[in-house]
Amino acid sequence: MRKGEQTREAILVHALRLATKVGFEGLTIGRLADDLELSKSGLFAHFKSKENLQVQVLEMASRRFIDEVIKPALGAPRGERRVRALFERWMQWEASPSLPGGCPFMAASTELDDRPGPARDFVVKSQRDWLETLANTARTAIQEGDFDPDLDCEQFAHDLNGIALSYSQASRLLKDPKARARADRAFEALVQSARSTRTTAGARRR
Amino acid sequence: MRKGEQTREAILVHALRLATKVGFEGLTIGRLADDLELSKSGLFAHFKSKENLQVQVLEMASRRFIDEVIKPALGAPRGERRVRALFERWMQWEASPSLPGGCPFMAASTELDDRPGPARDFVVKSQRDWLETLANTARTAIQEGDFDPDLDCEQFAHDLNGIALSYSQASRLLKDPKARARADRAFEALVQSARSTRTTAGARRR
DNA sequence: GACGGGATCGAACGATCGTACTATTTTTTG
DNA sequence: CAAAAAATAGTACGATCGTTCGATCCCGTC
Repeated sequence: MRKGEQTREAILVHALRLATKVGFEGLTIGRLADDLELSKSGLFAHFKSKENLQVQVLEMASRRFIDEVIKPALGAPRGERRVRALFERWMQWEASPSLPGGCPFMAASTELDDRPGPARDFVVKSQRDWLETLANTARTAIQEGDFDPDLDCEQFAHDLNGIALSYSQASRLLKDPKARARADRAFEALVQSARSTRTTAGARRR
Repeated sequence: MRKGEQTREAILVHALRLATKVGFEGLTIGRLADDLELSKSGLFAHFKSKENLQVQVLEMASRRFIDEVIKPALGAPRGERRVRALFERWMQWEASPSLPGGCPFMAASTELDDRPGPARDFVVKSQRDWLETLANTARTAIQEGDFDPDLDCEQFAHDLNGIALSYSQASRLLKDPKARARADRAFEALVQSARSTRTTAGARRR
């Protein structure tokens, strides 16, 4: 019983790597079996279907994201510093060597947005949770007096997400060496305007 | 000879629609032939390969983007108003009924970023051109006195791209009814800070 | 109205897909 | 160590993939 869990884990690790490069539809049982030197049917037995495999890969990605991004950032003190910690970890996650094709959720977002099913459902839930985490962290920054009480925290989360998406495209697709610097600059501008909504963009107010 | 062009065009129109929903790898000759009531081989004969089909679909998308977004925006007066026109047309493009799955370039960006080949090359070139167009438009806004001369126009283009990417994810994946409002608000904040770099985020300076 | 060339079709190819079955091996348990 | 259970392998299935090839159709030109 324990051996099964072990190889299942190994399969998922490799499948996640592969999915970041070839997408979730491009994930193929035969390819996985070849890479891991298992038989197609032996591998398949661990998951009742390909859809199930996709979901389990996404679940592993989610666990890893929580472990590598969210939990460590909670070690930072409440307020703006925690927002910064989240952003920093997020950027590192995008460039993680164990995710050679970039963030699996960004890939899944565009790949699955028109394909209903449990995989899509999980991605939607994960993304909602993440945006909520970002917004909540901004809220604590308000409580700590770092951010303006009039800040729209959901908007802040939305804008931050845009920075990460643009960074991902610039670095992955365009191979722009300035991508990270661009992301940092956009982040600083966003934080700056969150500090005092009043004096900068009136439109960013709640 | 003219009949061929005609059906080839019809194939590409439908293929583009389909690609926005199922992706560019999901584009399948058989599926296309079924939908258009053609034989697989008859359809295939118009393109020497699937890769060629993908590239031609992307080329059609590019032509349409120029016709529906860039050219009309050039009708607006130089300066901030032209930037606004570009943004407005861009938002409409994302929601165009002829692109039921959203902007094909955003889908292709994440789908092809790890798959070398002419399709990826074309997407890279298109994206670079588009960012350059955005930056150049911001530059004319400086010349017109609408934007701060210290504005980093490439950064402006990068940030604007992030707004559109975040909008796309919010509306397509999350079905967030506030997606457009969020995009508008982010856009207004960005334009506001572009007007006077000095008084808002020092980090946004060149 | 025959002709020639481009457009379309039908059939077939090898490969690979996800999945289902039945064996066989390996591991865990009593 | 034997029995039970779990993990893996083997083989095969129908479907579909991209692609090839030769035949047929359609249509504008002499």
